[in-house]
Amino acid sequence: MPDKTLDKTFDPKAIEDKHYRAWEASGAFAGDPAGGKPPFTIMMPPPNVTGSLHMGHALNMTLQDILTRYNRMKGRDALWQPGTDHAGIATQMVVERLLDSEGTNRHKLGREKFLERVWDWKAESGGTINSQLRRLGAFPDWARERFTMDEGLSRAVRKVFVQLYKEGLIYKDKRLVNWDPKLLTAISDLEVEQREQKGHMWHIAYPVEGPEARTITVATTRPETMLGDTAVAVHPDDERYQDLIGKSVCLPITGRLIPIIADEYSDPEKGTGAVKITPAHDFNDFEVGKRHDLPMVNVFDIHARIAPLESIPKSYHGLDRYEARKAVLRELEELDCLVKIEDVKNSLPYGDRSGVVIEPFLTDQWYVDAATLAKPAIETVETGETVFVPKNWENTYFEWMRNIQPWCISRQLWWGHQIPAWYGPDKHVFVAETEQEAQKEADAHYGEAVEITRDPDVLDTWFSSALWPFSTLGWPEATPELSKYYPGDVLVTGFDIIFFWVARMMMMGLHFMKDVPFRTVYIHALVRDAKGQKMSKSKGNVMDPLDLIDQYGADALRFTMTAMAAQGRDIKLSEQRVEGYRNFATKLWNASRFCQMNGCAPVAGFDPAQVTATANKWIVAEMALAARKMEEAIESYKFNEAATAIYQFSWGTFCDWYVEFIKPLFAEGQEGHPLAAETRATTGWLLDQILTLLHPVMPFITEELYGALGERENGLSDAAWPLYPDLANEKAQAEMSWLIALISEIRSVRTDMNIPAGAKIDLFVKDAGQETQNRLRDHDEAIRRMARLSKIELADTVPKGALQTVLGEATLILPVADIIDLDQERARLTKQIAKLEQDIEKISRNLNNAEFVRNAPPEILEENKSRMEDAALAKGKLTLALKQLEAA
RNA sequence: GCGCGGUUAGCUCAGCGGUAGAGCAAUUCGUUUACACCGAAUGGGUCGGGGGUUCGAUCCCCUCACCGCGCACCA
Repeated sequence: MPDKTLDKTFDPKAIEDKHYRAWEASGAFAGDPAGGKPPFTIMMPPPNVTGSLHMGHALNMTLQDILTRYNRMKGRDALWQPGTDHAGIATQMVVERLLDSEGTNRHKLGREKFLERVWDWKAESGGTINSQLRRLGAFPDWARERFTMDEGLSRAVRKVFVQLYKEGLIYKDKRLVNWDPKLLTAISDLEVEQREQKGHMWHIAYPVEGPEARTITVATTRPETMLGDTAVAVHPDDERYQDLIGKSVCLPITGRLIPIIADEYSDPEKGTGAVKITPAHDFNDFEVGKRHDLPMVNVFDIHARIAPLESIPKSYHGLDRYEARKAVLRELEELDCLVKIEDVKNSLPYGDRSGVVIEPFLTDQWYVDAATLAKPAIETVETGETVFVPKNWENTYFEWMRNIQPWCISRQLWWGHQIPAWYGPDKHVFVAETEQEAQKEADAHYGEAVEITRDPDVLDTWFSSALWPFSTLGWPEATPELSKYYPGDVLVTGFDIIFFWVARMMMMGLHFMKDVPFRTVYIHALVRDAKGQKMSKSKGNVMDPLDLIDQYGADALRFTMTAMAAQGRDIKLSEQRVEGYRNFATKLWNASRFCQMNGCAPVAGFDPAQVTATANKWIVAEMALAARKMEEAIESYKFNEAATAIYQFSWGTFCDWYVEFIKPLFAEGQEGHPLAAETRATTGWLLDQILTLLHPVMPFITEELYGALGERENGLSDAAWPLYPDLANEKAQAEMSWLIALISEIRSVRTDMNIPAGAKIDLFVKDAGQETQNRLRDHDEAIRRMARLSKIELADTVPKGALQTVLGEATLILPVADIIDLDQERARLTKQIAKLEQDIEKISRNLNNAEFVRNAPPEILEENKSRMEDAALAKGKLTLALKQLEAA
C-alpha cells in the first residue's frame, strides 16, 4: 500500500521536474538499434539554435511526443531524433549584436575569432530551447542530440555538395538574386515576403534620338533604376511604336543611348505599352536582357548605394537608393521629362530577417538544380510512397515543386558550412571534400604547385537541414541506426515549412538514400491568439508556453494542444481553455484520491472479462470502447478526437456515474458485501487504464498518480499500451443506460418543479415490466442516493397532485402534493407533449412515405418504428397525467 | 488572377447522408462521506444565402456572398 495520501489539490510544479529526471535516468527513451523491436522514427524539426519555445513549438512537440510515447508503449523501438539547426543568418545577427554592444564588430575580429565567439555563444545560450522542451515534458532521445554544424553533419554536407557538383546538379552562375542590402547576403525567395504598400508610378518621357523631337514614355515605380536602363521594350505588334523599333532613346541624366527593342514581355495594355528595361535590377528585365543580349548595368553597390560608374554623374555616386530616387526625380523634373505621377498600391519584397527592402542584384552564386531533384520527389508523393495528412497539402507541395526555381544555396555569411570550393590563380574552381584533395586536383590541373583560396561563402542553413533525416543517423557511414531508422515513419510539422524543409528533405533523401525520408507528413495548424490573429511580438499578443506551464502545468498545456489539434483548422488559443484542462487534471487527481481513500488499488491478475456486477461489466465495456476510440484517433492523427475520447470517459462516465454508483459499496458496514472486493479491484484497474491511456498526452500527472496508487516495478513510461479481450456487454450496457436515464429524468423533473435539492421524496413506479422491476430492485440504493429519494415502490394508482413522467413502458410518479405548483406542472407536461407530437409528426412523415419504406435501410426503418412506438406511448401517458392533474 | 480552407448555440470549435454535439460563458439550485479547479439542472441553433441530387441533406453537387491563408502578377 502506498504510504502517502494524495494532497487535496494537484500541484504540477511539485512533480514535473522530479519525473522528468526519473525518465532521463531510466534510459527508457533511447533508441535501440541492436534490439529486435520494430522501429518507429520521428525526426524532430530542429528548432533554430537561437530560438526559444513558442506556442507553435508547444503544439508541434506535444504531438510528436504523444506519437513517440504511444508507439513506444505499443512495443515499437521509438526514436525521436532531437537537435537544433545553426540558423546562419539569425545566429550571426545575434552574435553581431553582442559584438556591437561591446563596441566591436566581426570585421575587426576577423573570421576565425568571430566564429569562436559564435561557438562560445552557442555553448552558453544555444541550449535554451532544449531545456524548455524538457519543461513541456517532451522526451526525445537526448543522447542522440545533433547540431547541423556538428562534425558528422558537416561531413555529410561536404559530401553532398561535392557529389551534386560532380553530377552537375550544383553549379555556379551569375544571375539576379534576392540581395539583402542590410545583411549583405543573398537570400532565397522563400525568405522574402511581399508587403503591400502605397507607392507612386512615375511616367517618364525618354527623348527618341533623331531629327523629330519625339519621346517615348515609360512608367516605373523605381525611377532610380533608370540609371541602369539598357533598353526600352515595346510589344512587336504594338502599332503605336512600330516606327520606333530599332531606334534609340537618349537616357536622361546619363545621356547614354539605349535601343528600343521589340519583345513580347511588353504588354500594350499596361502603362504606356513601353517599358524600361533594367536587366541588372529586375527579374523580368533580366530575362529580356538575356534574350536581346543587352548589357547589364549594375548601378548599386552591395549596400544598395549608387556605384561609382562612369556612366552615372558623379553627384549620384554613393547616394542610397532612396536618396537617389529623390535626386533622379528632381533632375527629371528639371529636364521636363516627368510627365505624370500616379498614386498606386504595390507590394515590395522585404527580407524576413532584416526587414529591409530586398534588391534584385546581379552576383555570382552557387545553385542547386532543384528541378531535376524535384522530379522523383513529386513522383513519390503522387504514388503515395509519402502521404500528406491532411491530404490537401499535397496540392501545395505539388504546386511549388512543379514550378521550382534553381535554389540559390550560397550566403555571404561567416557562420555556416563554408562552401568546399577552392579557386586557383585564374579562378578555376576545384570542388572537394578537403583542402588537401582540392590542392591535389589544382596541382595536377596546373602541372605545378599553386596557391588555392577557398570560397568565403557558406551554405544556406536549409541545405544542411535537408539532410537531417539521414545525416543525424550517421550518414555517410553505413551505421546500424541508418539502416534501422531510415526512412522515418512520420514527420510532424507546420505548413509554413513545407517548401523550406519538407520538400528539400524529400529531394535530398531520395537522391542520396534512394528512398523517401518519411512515409507520412502530418501537417498541423498554426497557433493563433483568441481572436484568430497570428501571434507576433510586434502585436504584443504572444502567449508564452512557459508562462502557461507555470500557471497551469505542462499537462494542461499539452492536453489543450491535443484537444485543439483538429485537422485543417487553425488553433485559436485562449487561456481559458488551458484553465479548463487544468481542471481536468485536478479532477483526475481527485478521482485518484477517492480511489486511494477507498482502497481501490490494482490487483495482480485482475481480469476485466470476469467481473460479475452489472456496473462493473458495463464500465469495463465502456473502458474498452474509449480505449479503442483513442487508439484509432491517434493512429489517424486525429488528436482532438483522442483527447475527447479520454476526457469524456474519465470525467463524464467514470467520475460522474461509475464512481457514484459504487459509493454505497464503500460505505460503513458494507465491508463484507460480496461485490465490494470485485468493485475495488475493478476501480483500481480502471484508474490504471485511464492513466495509461492518458500518459502520452499528460505524462507528468499520470506518472505521479501511477506511482501513488500502487507498488510498481517500473514507471508508467515503461508500461504497455493496454490490449483488451472483447468486453462488450449489451445487457449490462442497456441496463446502465436505463439507470442513468432514470436518475437523469428524476433530477430533471425535480429541478423543473423547484423541488428543493435537499428534499428526499418518494418514487412510485406504475406499469413497470418485469425487467424494470428487477432493475429497480437491483439498483435501489444507487437510485435513491443519486436521485435523492427516500423510497422506491411499485404502484397501480396515481395519488392526487403527483408529478408524473415517463421512462420506457413505466410511469414515474413523484407524490409531492404539498409542494406542487399546478400551473407549472401543467406547463411542463404540455411542453413535453408538444415535443413528442413534433417527433411523432416527423417520424410518421417518413413511415407514411412509401419511398422511404422501400429505400431506407432496414435498421433505419426499424429505428423509426420503435421511436414512433416510444413516442406514442410516452405521449399517451403524459396526456393521461395532464388529465389527472386537471381532475385534481 | 490561380489555388486551399472557413462560415454549426453568446464565444471557441467537433460532427459530416438517417432523432443537431462538446467545452467555456449565462441562469437556477446545492456544505449528499474525491473534487467549489466541484456537483445537479436549465435556457440557447430554420448548421451563411439560393438552387440541385436523394425516400431523406448541416453533411454530396452547383452557385452566390462574406472571412482567412498561400502562390502569381504589379510598367
